[in-house]
Amino acid sequence: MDVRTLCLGALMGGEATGYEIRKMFEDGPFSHFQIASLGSIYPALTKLTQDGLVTFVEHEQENRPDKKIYRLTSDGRQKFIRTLLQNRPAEDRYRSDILFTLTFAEELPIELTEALIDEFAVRYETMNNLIDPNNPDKEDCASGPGRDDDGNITPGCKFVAGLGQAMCDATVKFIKDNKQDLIKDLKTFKSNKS
Amino acid sequence: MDVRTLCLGALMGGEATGYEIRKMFEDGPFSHFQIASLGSIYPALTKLTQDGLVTFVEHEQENRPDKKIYRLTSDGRQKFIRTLLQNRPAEDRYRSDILFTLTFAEELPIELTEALIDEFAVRYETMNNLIDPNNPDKEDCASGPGRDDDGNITPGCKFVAGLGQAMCDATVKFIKDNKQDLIKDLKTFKSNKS
DNA sequence: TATTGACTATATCAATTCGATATATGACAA
DNA sequence: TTGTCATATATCGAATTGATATAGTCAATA
Repeated sequence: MDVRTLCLGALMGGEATGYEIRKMFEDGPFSHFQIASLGSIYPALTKLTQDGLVTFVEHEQENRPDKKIYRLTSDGRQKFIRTLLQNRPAEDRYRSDILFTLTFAEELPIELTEALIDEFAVRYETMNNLIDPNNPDKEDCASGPGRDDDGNITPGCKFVAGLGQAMCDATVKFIKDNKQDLIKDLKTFKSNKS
Repeated sequence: MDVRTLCLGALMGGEATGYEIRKMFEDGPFSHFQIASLGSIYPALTKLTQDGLVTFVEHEQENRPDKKIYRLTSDGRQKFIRTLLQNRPAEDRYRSDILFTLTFAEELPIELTEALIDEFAVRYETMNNLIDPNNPDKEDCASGPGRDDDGNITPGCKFVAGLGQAMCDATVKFIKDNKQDLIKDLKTFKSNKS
């Protein structure tokens, strides 16, 4: 799914600036399963404007750079829905430097392996908290994508968040249950080799 | 982690051609948490050769294109280990078009939502089977990365595979447990809106 | 028997995307 | 005062993807 489509999706929840769209992918509701950087968002918005799928209003601000507030056109809305309906979704892809590194655990000092695993667990615990749409840390999520007009979480969003949390829980649990075994295996493996 | 480093990692298990390295990331032991395409692997191998981190032997084959069999130099091996030790691993990133689409479930026909969820579950069940390093479907994995000289799975690889399977299990289980609730929620949500 | 498709193998290239940087300002803390 | 964080847009080089070209073998199938 290209950044143009992602931007259309981001604007389904209402108007936003390019900067705010980035935040949706950085910290916001999409951040756990989609990525888009500013360097691709701004060109995408320009292209979408040219194609008539979004429009923007320029807000001049005192002593601040101008703000372009983007909004879907009805064409844009239609196009987005049609894209979802027509294109078979691509395979999920998961990229983890930590897991790649752990693959070579027998080449690393055991302390580093342990540190990596602990780091991994911490990250997934943190993520679990961040995913929760009801997390009190996120005040600014009362509107925007994944919420209906009354500020309620949409069923789809709730399901996706729950799934993300289940994945995080499973990860953390696996680490808790298997870390010591791995350390032990590594020690015997290393002593066998030498 | 850039493709050059990934290639070094791929060659830690022994010699391989560019094509075989791609297979490690496509179907092989790294495929579930790292991605690299041919278009990036070949230039990476060229660069690594220039830098003296890998060497290759050209095997002429009868009635077949030449085969360049790459192998780590001791510099390359050192460089790889040092890279793992020095660089703090980047954040994991997970990209899922299906989950993104499901975020907009209330805009889609319920049949499509159901189909997407089922598709999702099937993909993760399949992945679970593919991850298993002892899967009898993979005959050609007796050597290569993640195996020691006797063909045994290394502890790191075993841990990573187990973690992957735990994630898959959790995903499939969550879907089984929550699919009907989502459908029900969607129906009430839609009837409330109209 | 002919042809289609799949597999092995290298290589290149346009299009996309990332990550860093530039610009400008306000706020807040060290 | 200096730094750094947040808002906000924009651009650009570098990395990467995904598609395509080339070229041969092999198996299946129409």
